[in-house]
Amino acid sequence: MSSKTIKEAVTAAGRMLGYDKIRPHQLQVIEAFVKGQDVFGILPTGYGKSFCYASLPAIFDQLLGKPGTTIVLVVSPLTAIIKDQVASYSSRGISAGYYTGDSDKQMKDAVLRGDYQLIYITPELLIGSNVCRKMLTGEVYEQRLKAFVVDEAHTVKKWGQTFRRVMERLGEIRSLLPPSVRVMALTATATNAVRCSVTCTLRMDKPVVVALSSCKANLVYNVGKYTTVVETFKPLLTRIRNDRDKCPRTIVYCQSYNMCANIYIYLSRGLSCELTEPVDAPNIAKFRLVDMFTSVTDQAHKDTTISLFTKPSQLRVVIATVAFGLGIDCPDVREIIHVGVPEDIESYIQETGRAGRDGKPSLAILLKARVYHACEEGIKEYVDNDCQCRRDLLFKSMDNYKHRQIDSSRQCLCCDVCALICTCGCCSRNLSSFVFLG
DNA sequence: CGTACCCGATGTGTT
Repeated sequence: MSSKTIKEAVTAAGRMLGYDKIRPHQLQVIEAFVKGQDVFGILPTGYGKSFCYASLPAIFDQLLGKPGTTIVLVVSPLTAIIKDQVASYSSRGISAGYYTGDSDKQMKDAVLRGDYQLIYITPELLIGSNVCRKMLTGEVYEQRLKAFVVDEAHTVKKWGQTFRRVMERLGEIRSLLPPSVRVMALTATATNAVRCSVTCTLRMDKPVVVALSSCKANLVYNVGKYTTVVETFKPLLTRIRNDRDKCPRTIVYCQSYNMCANIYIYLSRGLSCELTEPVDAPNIAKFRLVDMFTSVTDQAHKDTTISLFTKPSQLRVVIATVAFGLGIDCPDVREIIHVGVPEDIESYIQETGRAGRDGKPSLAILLKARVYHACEEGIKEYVDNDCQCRRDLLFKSMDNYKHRQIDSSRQCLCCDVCALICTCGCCSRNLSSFVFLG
């Protein structure tokens, strides 16, 4: 199969899905995969990762000359993401469905019959359901399944080794499928070590690695101290009071429910009837300037909060645990504040990467708290460091990172350590627009 | 510390 024909098929699939330009790394992933290799893709959020697999039904259909036959199976760890993707691709004319605890019998039967070409499934059902195993070894899938995709592949290690052990068993699927069905693993953030671990767990065979660094030049990294709720968050309270729904969008990540609640209570009591915009509006999510998001937040409120924060709305500040994580894609988050040290470098990169999606200067500040939770050595080194570039420390173990070469007159826009040698003469002016540095 | 899924038990409200 020539590269030219593959490229044509990719372009045609792109047109079908509403992408006019295929990006070089998307093409690399797809091309290697279609040529019969396993592929590990590390592409930053917003790059168009999902096109790498959503295009496959159309591409294989074309190359094999059998329209409407190719089936692509995608394992994804979150049902919320699955539903979003299925809705999004269905609306663009792709035959997409899901097999999860939420799918009704009708949809499950359709999946089993092979009615959909793009199928999302949870790890639990893929591994645990006998019906599902029979489906994979049955005649329909034996002939038509062309791709096995694992999305958010870093969770295979992160979660598989702790609270979602079945994710560590996803490699079993390989033995049920013909060897010609290749595996594609995709994520936005993985260290070399995590990539190797996941490669092994999924029984991938010498995968082609396509990696783009998720390092963003518009993020300024900073480390500070957390003292008390009042002392730390008074500037934010003042800013919300003054700027109201023009206050920069901010996520405050906490390491516990209690810390979330304390900060939320401080801000909501401090604002009182000004918590809502307009002032004195009913105290419900859609009017709030500040809200809170943890795993015990009920599902309807979670959905509302994500939707408000993802679109233009009054909501400026979300106080959250890591539950406010995968699937949050908001263009204009200006500041990510961590109260306490996150679990590891990759989590920190992923969480801070939610700021500055629009390319505008944004701040990631980590406030060291007195209590250290269980966290990896690398992130401890990061917070205790006071002489190396923070960006270098974060990204040195990731694929494709090159030190950010910027002239010494703009170092204050890299991190607080680099700022020490900055000669721009206007550091404080550059940085004072940020609430937590102002 | 806190991250999710699934499924069956129990309860609530509608035809």
